[in-house]
Amino acid sequence: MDKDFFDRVYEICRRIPRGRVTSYGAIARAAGSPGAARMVGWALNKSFARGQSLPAHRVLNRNGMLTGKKAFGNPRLMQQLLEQEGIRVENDQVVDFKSYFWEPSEDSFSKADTI
DNA sequence: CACTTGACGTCGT
DNA sequence: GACGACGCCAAGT
Repeated sequence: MDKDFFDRVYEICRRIPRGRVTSYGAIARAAGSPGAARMVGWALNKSFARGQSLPAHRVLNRNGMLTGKKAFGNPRLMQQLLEQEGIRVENDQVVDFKSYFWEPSEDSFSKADTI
């Protein structure tokens, strides 16, 4: 865990399975700084600005809302990418967000049936 | 160097 | 359940 918070965010972001989404808080928490969800967005913004291929479109806020769609250059891009993966988006919000939710800890199977 | 903003989250009212 | 305020850490102005 000598890596920086930002590096962890990048790594976790790459681990997000296709067709799944997660939240900034979950990443921040997995990165070791719960509450620093804003930093996750900041890191992703920086990484995206650097041209790194991070599936940042799979990262949403706790409400499942595409809050960072404006940071993709084209506000529609984020929704398009999500829809390409089979995720339905309505009114800048992911449908059944919690069903698609993926936690960085469970990188293998999704047993999110414990709701 | 101090203040403000920013892809958020949690708690209190 | 909606709204407001605080906290988080970093970068920009």
